Amino acid sequence: MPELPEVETVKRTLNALVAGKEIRSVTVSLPRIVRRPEDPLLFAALLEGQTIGSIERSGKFLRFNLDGWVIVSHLRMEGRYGLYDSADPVEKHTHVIFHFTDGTELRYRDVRQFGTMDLLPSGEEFAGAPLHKLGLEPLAPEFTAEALGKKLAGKKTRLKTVLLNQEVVAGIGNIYVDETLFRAKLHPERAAGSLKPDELERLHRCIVDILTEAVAAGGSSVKSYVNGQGESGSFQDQHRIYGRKGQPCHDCGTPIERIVVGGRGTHYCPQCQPAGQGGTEA
DNA sequence: AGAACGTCTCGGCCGC
DNA sequence: TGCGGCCGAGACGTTC
Repeated sequence: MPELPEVETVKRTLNALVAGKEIRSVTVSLPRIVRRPEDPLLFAALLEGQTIGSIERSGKFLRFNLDGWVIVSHLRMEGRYGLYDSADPVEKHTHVIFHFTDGTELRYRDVRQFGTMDLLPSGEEFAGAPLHKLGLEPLAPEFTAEALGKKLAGKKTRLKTVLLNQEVVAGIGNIYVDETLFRAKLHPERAAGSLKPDELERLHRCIVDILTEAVAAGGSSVKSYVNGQGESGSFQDQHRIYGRKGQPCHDCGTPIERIVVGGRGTHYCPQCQPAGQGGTEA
């Protein structure tokens, strides 16, 4: 579920809810969620007495800054955080609970059990997995058309696949890549290195605009996403292409097509996003 | 029944 | 031959 706009929204809501709280204890009921340290009991022991400072985001990862440690958390498809009172009944699929000294607790739930947490020493969180290979932050000043162009240069891989690669741009997922390519009027199977300068400029601008608009709308709730306060986003109401197979294109009325690119369901308008001469050829 | 908003690994193919 | 680039399939639980 969560791509950059959703994770950014979770980050903001969690900062308002749990920053400054002290961890009394931690319960890990599904060890596979915790990747590092390997022993979930050690994970819990290291976190006892730690206070949550700020919560930040890198790509689709959340970073919980503690006193001497950082929890790097990835929600994958369906992970979600919520603040509860310790007396609240524990819902199904709750895998990790951070009990605070004030009687509240931050709970991590994840129906598909794909999410991960890595506990890393402060200051070393970017030195190794999972953050060290992340690509450009699309909402940071470093993200320019020129920087994006360097990442795409020479690549024969299809444009959509490259944009989903977190080592190229960090935070774009299947919804926003489709929306971005539709607005930029680029075919998802174009060779990534084949973009002309004006196309590259357009792509860059659409990535920034779509993500910015989606953050402003609190993200997209297609299936299960809610933020740290249990609220849905509303950007799904502004989707022009994702999930609209067979429906008329917003701009030209042509039925939207759905194909599979890199194993991912892909929506596009065959009229507005022509393959161009050579299609996937460079 | 098939697909799901995310990675990650494996094996195979292609071209230098 | 060897290696990197690239691709698709399959895997990871569960839900609808």
